[in-house]
Amino acid sequence: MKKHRNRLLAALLPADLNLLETQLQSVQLEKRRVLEAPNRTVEYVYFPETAIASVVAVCGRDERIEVGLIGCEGVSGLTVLMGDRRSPNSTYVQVEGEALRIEADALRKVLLQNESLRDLLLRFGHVFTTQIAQTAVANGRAKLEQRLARWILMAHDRTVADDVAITHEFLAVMLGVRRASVTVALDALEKKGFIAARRGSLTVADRKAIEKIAGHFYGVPEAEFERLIG
Amino acid sequence: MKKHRNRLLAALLPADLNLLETQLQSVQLEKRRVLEAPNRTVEYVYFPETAIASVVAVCGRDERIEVGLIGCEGVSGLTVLMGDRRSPNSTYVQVEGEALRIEADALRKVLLQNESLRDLLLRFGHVFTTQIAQTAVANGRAKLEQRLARWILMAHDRTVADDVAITHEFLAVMLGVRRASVTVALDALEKKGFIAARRGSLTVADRKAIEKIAGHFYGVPEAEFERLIG
DNA sequence: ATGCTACCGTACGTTTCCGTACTGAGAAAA
DNA sequence: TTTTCTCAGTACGGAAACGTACGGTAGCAT
Repeated sequence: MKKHRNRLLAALLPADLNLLETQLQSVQLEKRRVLEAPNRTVEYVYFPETAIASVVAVCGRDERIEVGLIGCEGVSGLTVLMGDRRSPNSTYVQVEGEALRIEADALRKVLLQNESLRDLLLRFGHVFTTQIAQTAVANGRAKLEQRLARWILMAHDRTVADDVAITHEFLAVMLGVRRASVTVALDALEKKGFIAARRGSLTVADRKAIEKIAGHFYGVPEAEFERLIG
Repeated sequence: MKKHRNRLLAALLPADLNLLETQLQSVQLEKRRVLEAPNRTVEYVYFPETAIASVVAVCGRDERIEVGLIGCEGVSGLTVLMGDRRSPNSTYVQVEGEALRIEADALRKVLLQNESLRDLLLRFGHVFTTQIAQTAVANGRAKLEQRLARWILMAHDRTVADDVAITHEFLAVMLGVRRASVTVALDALEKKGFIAARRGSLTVADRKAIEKIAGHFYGVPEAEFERLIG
C-alpha cells in the first residue's frame, strides 16, 4: 500500500483505502483519450496521479468549452456519485500521465458500504462545482489574458514539473477562442518573462506574476479544496 | 397534505414527503432577499413554489455573475447535501413569491434516514451542475442576444404567468454586461414582437421564436431534468 | 401638484476579440 | 534528403460589447 499521489486517495482512512485498492487498476492515459463521452454511460471513474483531464461542456454539435480541469487533486465521473451514469459533458485527457481507475459499478457498491468515502467524494463534488461556477465567471467577465493565466495556474497546480504540454490550438478550444488569440496572449506573457514557450508546451517561469494577472479569477475553488479536503 | 407546486416535493414518495412536511415551513420571499451569502453558514434550504432565486458566483469584491436559476423545479442550498454548510456563491430572490423551507440541520437529519430523498436531491444536484456548466458555455461563446433569450426562457419555465418582473439593471448584473447593452438587446426582441416590455417587467409573447434565438444554448439542463426527475 | 427617484432609451469613441488567411519554422515520415 | 504535416507568428478589416454619459419618462412620495 504505497502512498498515492492523488490527493483524494491520500486523504482516505487506511480502511477505506483498502476497500478501494482491491478494485483500483493503474492505467497510463495517453493524450486525447476520451474518459467520458457526452450522454454515454460512464464505465470507469479515474483518479489521476500525474495525468490531467478536461471536462468540456457541449451544446449542440459545435459549441463547446472547458468547464473544469481534473488532476491529482480530484476524480472524474462525478455523475456516478450523483446516482447517475452519464452526463452531457465530455471528459478527455489533456496532459498524459498515470491514473488509477475503478469500474463505475464497483465504485457504487463501495460507496453504499462506506460513508466516509462517500462524504469525501461529495465534498470534492462541491469543490468541482465551485470550479465550474468560477469558470462561468471568468468566461463572462475576464479578459483573455486573465483567463489564460487562470488556465496555466490550474494546470500548473496539477503537474509535477513546471512544464505543461499543450498546443495553442488545444488551448483555444478549451477557452473557446481563436487559436490566433491564444498565440498573441501567450506571446505577451512570454515577452514579460512569465512563461517560456516551446513548440507544443510551455513552462511556468514566474508563477507569482501569473497569479497577479489572473487576479481573483484564480483561487476560489482552490481555497474550497484546502478548506474541505486538503 | 396538498399537492406541491415544487417539482422535487411533488416527485417524492408520500412517506418521504410526510417526513419532510413536519419540518417544512411556508414563507413569502420578497425581492432581493438573501437566501445564502458567500462563505456564510446556510441556515435554511428553500424549495421555491412560485419564487425564483439566482445563484451568483462571486470573485473578489466586484466580479460576479449569475451561474444558475432555482425555481419551482429545484432547491437551494445544495452545499448542505454535499456535506458542507457554506459556499462561495451568493443566492438571492430574483422574482418574489412563495417557498417552503427547512432548517439545514433538520434536512441533514432527514437525509441520513432517507435514502430515496437523498437520491432525488443528488440527481437534482447533477441537473444543477449541468445548468452551471451550460452557463459557462453561454458566457464564453454566445452573443448577448442569445444569452438574454436563454435567461428569459429559463425564467419563463419557472413562472406561473408569462410575466417576469425584472429590470434591465438587474438583468445586466445577472449576465455580467452593461445595463445599456441589455436595453438594446431587449428592444430588438420587442421590435420583433417576441416579448412585450414594460417598466420593470417583461412578458413572453412568442416563446418558440425566443427558443430559436437561444438555439442550443438553451435546453441541455432542462433535458437532464426531464430524464432524471420529471 | 410637484418633486424625487428609479428605470429606460440613446449616443459616441474605444477596446477586445473575431473571421480569415498567409507565411514560416520545427518535427516526423518517406 | 526531401517531403509532409503540425504548430506558431502575423496581418487586417469588422463585429460585439465596453465605459461613459446625457436626457426622458413612469411612478411614487410628500
